[in-house]
Amino acid sequence: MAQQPTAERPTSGQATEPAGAEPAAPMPSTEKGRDTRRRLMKAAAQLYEKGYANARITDITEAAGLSAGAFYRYFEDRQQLTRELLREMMDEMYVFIRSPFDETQPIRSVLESTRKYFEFYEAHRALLGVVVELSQTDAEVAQLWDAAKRAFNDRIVRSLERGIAAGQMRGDLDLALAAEMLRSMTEYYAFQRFVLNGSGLSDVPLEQATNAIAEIWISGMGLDREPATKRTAPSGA
Amino acid sequence: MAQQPTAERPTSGQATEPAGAEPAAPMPSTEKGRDTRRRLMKAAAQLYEKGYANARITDITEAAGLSAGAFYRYFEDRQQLTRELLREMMDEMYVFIRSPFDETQPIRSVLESTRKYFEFYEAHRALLGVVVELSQTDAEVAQLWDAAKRAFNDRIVRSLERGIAAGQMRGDLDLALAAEMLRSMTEYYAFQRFVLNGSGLSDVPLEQATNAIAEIWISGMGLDREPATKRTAPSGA
Amino acid sequence: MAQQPTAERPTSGQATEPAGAEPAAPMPSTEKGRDTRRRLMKAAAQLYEKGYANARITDITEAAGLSAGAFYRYFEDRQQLTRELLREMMDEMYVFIRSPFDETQPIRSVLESTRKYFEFYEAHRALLGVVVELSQTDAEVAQLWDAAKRAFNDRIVRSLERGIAAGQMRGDLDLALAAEMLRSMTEYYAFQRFVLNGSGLSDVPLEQATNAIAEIWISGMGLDREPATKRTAPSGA
Amino acid sequence: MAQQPTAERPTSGQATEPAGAEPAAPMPSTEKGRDTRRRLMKAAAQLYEKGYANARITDITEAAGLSAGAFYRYFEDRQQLTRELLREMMDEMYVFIRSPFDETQPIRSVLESTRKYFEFYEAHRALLGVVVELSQTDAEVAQLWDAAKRAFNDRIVRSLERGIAAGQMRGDLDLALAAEMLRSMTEYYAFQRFVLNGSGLSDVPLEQATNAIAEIWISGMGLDREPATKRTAPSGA
DNA sequence: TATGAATGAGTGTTCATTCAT
DNA sequence: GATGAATGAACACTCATTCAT
Repeated sequence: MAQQPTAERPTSGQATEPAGAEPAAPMPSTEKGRDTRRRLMKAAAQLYEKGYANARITDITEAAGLSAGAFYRYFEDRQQLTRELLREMMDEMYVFIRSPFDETQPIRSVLESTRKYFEFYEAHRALLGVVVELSQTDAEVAQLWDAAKRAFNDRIVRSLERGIAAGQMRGDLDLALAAEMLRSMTEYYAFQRFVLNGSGLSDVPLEQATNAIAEIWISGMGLDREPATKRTAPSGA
Repeated sequence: MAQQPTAERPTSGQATEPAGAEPAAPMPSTEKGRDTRRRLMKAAAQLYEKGYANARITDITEAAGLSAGAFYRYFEDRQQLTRELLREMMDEMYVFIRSPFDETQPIRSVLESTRKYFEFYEAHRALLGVVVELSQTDAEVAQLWDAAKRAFNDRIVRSLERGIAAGQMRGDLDLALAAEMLRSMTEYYAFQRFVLNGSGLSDVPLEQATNAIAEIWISGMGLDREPATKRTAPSGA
Repeated sequence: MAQQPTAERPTSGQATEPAGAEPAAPMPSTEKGRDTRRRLMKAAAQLYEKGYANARITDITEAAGLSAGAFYRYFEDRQQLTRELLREMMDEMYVFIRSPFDETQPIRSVLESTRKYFEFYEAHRALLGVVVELSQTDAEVAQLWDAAKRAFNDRIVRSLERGIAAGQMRGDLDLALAAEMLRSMTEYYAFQRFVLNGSGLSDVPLEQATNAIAEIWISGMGLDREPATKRTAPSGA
Repeated sequence: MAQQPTAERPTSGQATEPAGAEPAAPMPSTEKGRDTRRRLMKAAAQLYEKGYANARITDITEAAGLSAGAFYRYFEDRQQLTRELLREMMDEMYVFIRSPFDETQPIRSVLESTRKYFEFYEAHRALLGVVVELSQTDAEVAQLWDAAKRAFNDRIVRSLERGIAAGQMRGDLDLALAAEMLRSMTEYYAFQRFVLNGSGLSDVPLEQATNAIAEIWISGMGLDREPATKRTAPSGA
């Protein structure tokens, strides 16, 4: 019951759409048209740096070097553009972050993933800020995000399950739950650092923070820092 | 008492106004006036449940049973009201969450704090959602929140330092940094669960999640689970 | 036909009153009441320095040390107060400016009158600015002012007629018309100097300007600088 | 050409903005746009007949056959439109009034200028009323007007200086000062007659008033009425 | 007599969206 | 495909005025 990402549809004013399949403006047929469409998305993504709420449609078209009316040849409204932008970004993210988990070097594996995560987050901080800004009020964005997070969680759990199989992990732990928590920690640190410009955080180099995070992952997961197999039986297993 | 969460600490990033004590409309002189003012704040806090952006001023006055113009007798604009609301909430939070840290029962202490935190977060989820929604674009809110988070961090660190003194903590740890991470984890879990209605989270009872979080705190901090026994009987077990 | 001071009644919005005898709020019966009323008028007169349009009723009451509601115990609205203020001022002016015209010393007489006029104008520049500001749109003020100007003209003409009788004035002159023009000159100089802070005027000492004005009066009226009687027949006439 | 009436001359008194070229909404690129802009200005100019304060923005757009929002495509606010209107009018005025000063026929020259002045004033009385209404409170308008008046004064003085060279003028006169006074007289007469509908003035035909004014200019300047005869026959009369 | 809370009509301004060219 | 003029609903905010205390 806790999960209701589609609940909470705003009542008054600028409400969100009924969440059907994106209809309206079809993909432009010409090459030029598709290019213009891209330019609009790019312009929007950049402007979102200053907050979704602060980017008017005319700001977007202007940044794209177009007139106001042009927008509607390509998008129904700003929300459609935004959702598309976010969907794309989340897909990229899922692909980009992937890094093989080497059970023999858990800490190095975690560090690697975390670094990649931060790298992506920083590069896309404008859009990731939008996700947070909109998720409370836009049901579709909330749903998009929910799905993305679950996919991440699942992948993490799958990775870690191999670790369990290898016997390096605390058995008394609800694995999925811990992954959720630790992923939350990482994500929120990135949000605070890259989107909120360090609000509430101590001013340390990113590398140091990354290390601290990795430590907590390791200890939280109950992984040994240098796996038992290696330590006790360098040859065996 | 030394830690005032609302203390004016300069934040990083996009600074703006000097943010002194809100001047504008002074406190109403009559009891009735003060009551009306309260009513407006209460009404706003409730409406914010559906998103800050969706609560118009007339919605607020209407919910408070007043005409539109009345608002401006008490507040300069919606932002002033909101800031005041948030400041108040953060102050309350700081007081409410406090719970003595018993070094002999670290896990129980962490559990207790976490439970209280969640209790408060859930009760004030509308405003806490506003904080997140606004922090990206409203520099004053960002500053308020920054200060509040730092105050929390400091208090946590102070609590834990006693643990260190007693020798129960990993020495190789950057204490403040770890506290920051773990606090982030807890905060974000609450945000996802109470504000985003569980978006991205598995559907477990709150108590179970709280336990998982506490485990991670303990292991992340390098605290022994039952230090008391250890301390009095270093050889035993 | 040129004279239509009561024409031009504004149509939309904040129109003027139907120009009846000031009804409503009667003179307060107590001493204290009358004093408060005075205070309001004084406060208004002062605030009008920054323009009639910029003085809100609450500004006036505040300046008088009263609450907003108090205003309406003493005046129907701001226009009533203003009209009363203007009427009073014009009456004072008429009395204050009076100075005997000595036919044997026309230039000295003109100088004297002009000096007094300027003295009064400067002291009451706030209200005299209001007269100009309102005359275009407030028919009652226009009428008040029209009457005041005519009274002045008449008195000037009467003074000068004695000069004519003494044979010192150009016969080919329409006396009333010339007086009108010269009075206009003086009035407008004062307006520009005291109300518009010298807009469009060269920056000379008031005394010098006064002299220049007197010269023009004298020459414009065709008065000898030292009257013929004195010059040719010091004893006679 | 040296005298630009709109030249940025620092005014005295309550200075405000730098008053550079109005940026804001740029000139519309299409013919239709420019036409609409013109229509708005024309509509405003007409409505100002009933007083600046009584012309709301919707009145203006309505009179121009447009919706309310259209206004802001062309102007920042009513003040910008008004300033532009006034600037334009003052420039036109400066050009229109020009009439060659014939030293051999001073009175005819003065009459001619005065007639033209009145003609222009009457045709633009709505805007000229606005100038007076606003100059007290709008620093930019005050500055505009100040500059325009100075340009006029300067031109008058230059005209008259030729008279001096020919020896027809009172030497004891501060020329610029007298010009200022006489210009004030003429301007104020026009204001009273055309804007205030004759308030305070006797009801004479315009031609008669014009003659009286010219007489005063001539005598005030110390110009002979028929200098030509005098000049060629210095001994005569 | 005075207070100040409350009203509500009025107005300026913004901005997504449509549409003729 | 693109323009930019035009719309109009939405909203914030002001201020004279009323009224219970």
